[in-house]
Amino acid sequence: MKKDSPYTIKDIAQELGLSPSTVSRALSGHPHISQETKDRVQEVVEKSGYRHNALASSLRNSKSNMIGLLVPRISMYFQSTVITAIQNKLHEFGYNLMVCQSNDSVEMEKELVNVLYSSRIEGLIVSPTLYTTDFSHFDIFNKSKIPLVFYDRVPKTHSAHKIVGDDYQGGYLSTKHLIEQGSRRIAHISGPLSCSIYRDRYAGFQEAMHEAGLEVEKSLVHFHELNRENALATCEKLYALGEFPNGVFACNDTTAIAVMEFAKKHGIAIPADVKIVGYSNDPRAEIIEPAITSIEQFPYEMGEQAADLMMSLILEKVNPGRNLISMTTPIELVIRKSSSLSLALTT
Amino acid sequence: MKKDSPYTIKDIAQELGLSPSTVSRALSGHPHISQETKDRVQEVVEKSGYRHNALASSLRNSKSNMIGLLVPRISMYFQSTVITAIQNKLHEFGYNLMVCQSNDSVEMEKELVNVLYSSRIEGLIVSPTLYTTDFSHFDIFNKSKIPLVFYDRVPKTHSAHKIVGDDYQGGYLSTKHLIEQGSRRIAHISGPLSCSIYRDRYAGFQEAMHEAGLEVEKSLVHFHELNRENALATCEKLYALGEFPNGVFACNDTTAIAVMEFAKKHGIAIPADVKIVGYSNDPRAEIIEPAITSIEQFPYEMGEQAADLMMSLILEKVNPGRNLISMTTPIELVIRKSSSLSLALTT
DNA sequence: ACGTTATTTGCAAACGTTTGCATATGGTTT
DNA sequence: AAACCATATGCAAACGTTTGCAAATAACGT
Repeated sequence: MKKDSPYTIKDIAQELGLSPSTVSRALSGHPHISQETKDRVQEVVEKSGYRHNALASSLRNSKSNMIGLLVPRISMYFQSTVITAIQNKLHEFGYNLMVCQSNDSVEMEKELVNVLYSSRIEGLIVSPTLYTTDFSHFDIFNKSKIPLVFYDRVPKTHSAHKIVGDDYQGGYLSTKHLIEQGSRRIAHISGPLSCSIYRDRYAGFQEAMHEAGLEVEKSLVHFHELNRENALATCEKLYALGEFPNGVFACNDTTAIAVMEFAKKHGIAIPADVKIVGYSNDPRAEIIEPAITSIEQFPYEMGEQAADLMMSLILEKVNPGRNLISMTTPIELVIRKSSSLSLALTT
Repeated sequence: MKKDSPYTIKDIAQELGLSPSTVSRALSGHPHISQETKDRVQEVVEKSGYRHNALASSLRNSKSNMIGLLVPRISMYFQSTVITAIQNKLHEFGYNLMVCQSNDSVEMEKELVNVLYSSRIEGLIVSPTLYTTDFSHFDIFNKSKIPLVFYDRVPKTHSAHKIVGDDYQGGYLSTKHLIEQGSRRIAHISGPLSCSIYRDRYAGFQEAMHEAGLEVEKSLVHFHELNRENALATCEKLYALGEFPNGVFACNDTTAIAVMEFAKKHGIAIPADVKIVGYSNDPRAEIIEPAITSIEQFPYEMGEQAADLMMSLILEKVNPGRNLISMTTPIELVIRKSSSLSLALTT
């Protein structure tokens, strides 16, 4: 028969005249339990709707099989792809994922770190907010020897395990490409420099400029949150300079799209008058007309790597995180019409 | 001093010469504990790096503060937006989210249902796979009186709490719009009819056609997974009919985009020769040229509603789910150039 | 001075599972 | 017939927290 509320191992034991230990072992397939007993237990389990209590089990084993994930925003293309990969990979290892989002608020991030900390997650995977410069709220994880992996946006000074895209190279290649295509006055629209990825891309940008003997004009470089409104405002400023830049390296595709919108509205031809490169290879970059040259970051692979690293940190009792791992996943410049006159003409 | 491994309430108690009960109460702000004691406890907590054990707490209270979410794919635009909303809303109530994805595999879905079931989630929010027609694996939740909310794709026969978009209306309005714009031979490209949303959209499509006295040509109606490859293949079939339809109602924007790609390639003018409507109002719909008319589903609002419903089911001890709740969130037809000759000409 | 009440703390059991050790049974070996 | 092994099961403690109840102390009124 079926009890209404919680049906436990004890109940099963009682019903079968066994001890809870035997039932527990039967359920976990312990070799010392006779097949007959296992069958009987299984039968009762099925008809009673017994619900294994993972909480109790986790408590007893101090093993929650849960990984925490803390991201700025779930719904951004890059992030959601990474999450997809992480979830798939963790599932292979029998781990579950608890997902939190900071909405790019440092306050929220701090709060969630504590929530996750006390939730007994076995590891934490993080992409911090745009404004996280002080990473000390993550220290509790290091202190407690709980694996902590940063990805994408990562602490520069703070030592930790990191999975990053090659943002320096991304910035460098984008800019070099623009220069090769003939751009000279190149604008750079990027995110807050408090964030590692934007610092690196900026550095790559500068390097390519210097290498080509070009000057980085202060008035062409802008840092702010990369949404459409901000991007359009920046375009206004650039436009007000008298002459619009003939190249734009935008640090995400939303911004690149906004620049394109602005250019079209003002009769600036793309790529003839201005060449544009975005970042992240958002699905929109490919289908807009002209298609936008962008940097592919391989977010799925990045997510897989983060999950793999996390699992090896957890499973590897041998080398318990004595040496810090830092992986850089390569990027790829995907050249499209927005920056290439020859491509634009062939169609 | 700081112990290396788990520092518990008992340790704090011992260090202060108190009992664990007192420490526990001090931590939870119980009114019968003196301020002095609370301060002393707080001090030790901070310097010891004490980690509250939510597992033990949950076990004792049989309250995990965790909600499960089971979706086909995290990274689809619609889904990731819903998840964002759900996560934000649940956080307001102090609940956490455990996210799983079925990758549209029924097998995986069944497995994950069991995993979630034993994880002691207090409620489950689900958008099932495309192919889930038998919903009996969700019954354990009903049996155990654990709130279960379906959204978007929902069981038709199976009684349950549901949050759905108004797919019938979406299908009806899209089709009516195409007809109003002059389309007569209208193709319908949709997903598997095993899935509620596609059945409803198809019904709306048929209704609008009948209302206008138009015939639904079998050869113009196609059902399959809605990705680019399948859509292009369907386009080939339509093209092979001799005359391409002059209207296409596609059940997602990926498909609409593929149709557009095909039309462009074959010199079929949009919207002059063929008018196209998509579904979901994906960010790409707005920026492609010509922009695609689509159905806005308000995924964020949908997610909030799902979370709100879940919370009221959990908190409301009063009416413990005796009556089933079914909410339909309105949709909105967003008219753009892909279906409107007048709009296309003004630019 | 004594009963009454308010305040603060402690005891011990409970949540459901797991596991080392001990035990029981039957069968095999010398 | 004694000693031994293999197999199957049970006992009881433990994981860390919470909470009803009891108890200790202090404060108060009559």
